[in-house]
Amino acid sequence: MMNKQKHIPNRDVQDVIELIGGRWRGAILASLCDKEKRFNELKRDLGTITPRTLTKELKYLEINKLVIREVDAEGSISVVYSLTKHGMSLEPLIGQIVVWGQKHRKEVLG
Amino acid sequence: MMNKQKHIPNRDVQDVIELIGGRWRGAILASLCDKEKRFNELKRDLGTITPRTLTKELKYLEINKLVIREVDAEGSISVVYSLTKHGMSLEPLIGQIVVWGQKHRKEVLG
DNA sequence: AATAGCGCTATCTTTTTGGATACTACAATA
DNA sequence: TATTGTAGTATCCAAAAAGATAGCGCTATT
Repeated sequence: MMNKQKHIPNRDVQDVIELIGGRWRGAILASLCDKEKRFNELKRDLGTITPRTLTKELKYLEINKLVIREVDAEGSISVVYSLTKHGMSLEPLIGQIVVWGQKHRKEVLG
Repeated sequence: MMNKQKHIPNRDVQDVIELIGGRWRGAILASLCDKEKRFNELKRDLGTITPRTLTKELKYLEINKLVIREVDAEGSISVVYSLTKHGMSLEPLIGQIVVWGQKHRKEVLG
């Protein structure tokens, strides 16, 4: 055995948690796992988020290649947000977060 | 069908991410997945964390039942931090975070 | 023409987070 | 006895995150 190596590389944990962390990013991604959505649709979905924060977080996620912003300009203006391939690849992870939360929230989160 | 329910309960995502989020909590938990550790051992492991922050985060994790703080006072003073059952149950999740990070960091995190 | 909805932006303030730095009490070691 | 290590605390401060509130240009509806 003699395992002197670090079992888990903390750096990856830190980086990924920064990517999906904060108050809103995980929730936004989870909401987009469901289906692509428009700005105000997301806003309603997330409840108490302010438009300023939603804009900022969506931009962050776009820059980090997890979300796509598309303008469907056919007469009326409509913006659609959806997940990139990378974003979609987070779905099992987010699913597992949800499952863990459902199992443990009563005991851990009070 | 008429499924008006939210497919993924965002609230769980938000709560769990808060629990393991921030700059340090995930990394602390990951480090303790490896094995139980002492205060300064953790500090060295985490590199640039300040003692103030480490204390605070460990307290938070203790309050939220993910970490146990034990004092082994046998002549010399020694404090050991380890994971509770709930904390240990996060291991697969943290493992998946690491795996995702390793797969996607080059493309997403630059 | 007025109103409502969309997709934001702008400004200001509060809250949260976490770093810097110094210091402490105690014990073991040299 | 001086130094080193352990396990923290105490203060202060800067930066980041996020809320409150208002408003804007555009379109569709009534």
